[in-house]
Amino acid sequence: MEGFLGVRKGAWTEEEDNLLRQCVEKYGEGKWHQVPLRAGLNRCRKSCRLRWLNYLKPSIKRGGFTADEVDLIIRLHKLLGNRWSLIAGRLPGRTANDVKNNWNSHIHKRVVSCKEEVKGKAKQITKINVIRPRPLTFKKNVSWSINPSPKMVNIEVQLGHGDNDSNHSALTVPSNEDDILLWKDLLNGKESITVAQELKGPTTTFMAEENAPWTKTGDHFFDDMHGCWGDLSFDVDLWNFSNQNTKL
DNA sequence: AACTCCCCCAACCGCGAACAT
DNA sequence: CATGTTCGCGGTTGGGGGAGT
Repeated sequence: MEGFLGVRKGAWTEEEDNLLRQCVEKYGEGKWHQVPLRAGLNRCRKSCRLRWLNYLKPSIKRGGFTADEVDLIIRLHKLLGNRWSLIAGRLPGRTANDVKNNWNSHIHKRVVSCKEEVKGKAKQITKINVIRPRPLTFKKNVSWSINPSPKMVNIEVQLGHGDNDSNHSALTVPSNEDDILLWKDLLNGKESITVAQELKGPTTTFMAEENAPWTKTGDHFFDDMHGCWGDLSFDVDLWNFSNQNTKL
């Protein structure tokens, strides 16, 4: 089977597999546009990449999915939707294509029939609310106000996108139910939330209580002289946040 | 045995994101 | 910033082969 300009398509031969395997072993993974030439293959770069990632890569696990793997796929799909590469990333040795094929031909039918069993004759499948992990940081310039009694500081926290600096630490997953809801609001698109923190001493250091929805992040401090926070920034560990607090 | 149907999975395609110039 | 190139992902297709008749 030959395509435009004689580029081969369709099933791979053993000889082609060997050429591709030798090429990747010699030059490493990546730079796929160079692979057809380097390997001496009459295939397009996409075909080479796919063949390696889905079939030839030594770490790929062969054989049927175990019950544990199926269970994990169902849970992850509920959380992530059709984001096969993310799901496969949590299943060592399984490719996105494997997971997708398995879902479409086996698991999906099982899940649907289970739902129908549970819901009796209800045929409507509820829309999956997907929490999409994406890099988020909190803006440094938070607004704040101080209550004299009780001595509390209210801090407004805002989401930013991608303006990372190196002084972050991961956000501790909250255990308090109200805190979870509050932070979920933020992650679900709310522009800002307000949280309260007790003031500690004259030169206030912003400290986290145990199980608070954040951790102290390095050198941030309340600057009395300038009346502002020195450095206040957080990362949200979205994966663990979702994983631990989303009911599956 | 011959034929049809259907399932499974490897591979392709199109598109958006990321990167390079 | 604009444009071109490459990468990576998800949806879809099609052929091989097993099951059923």
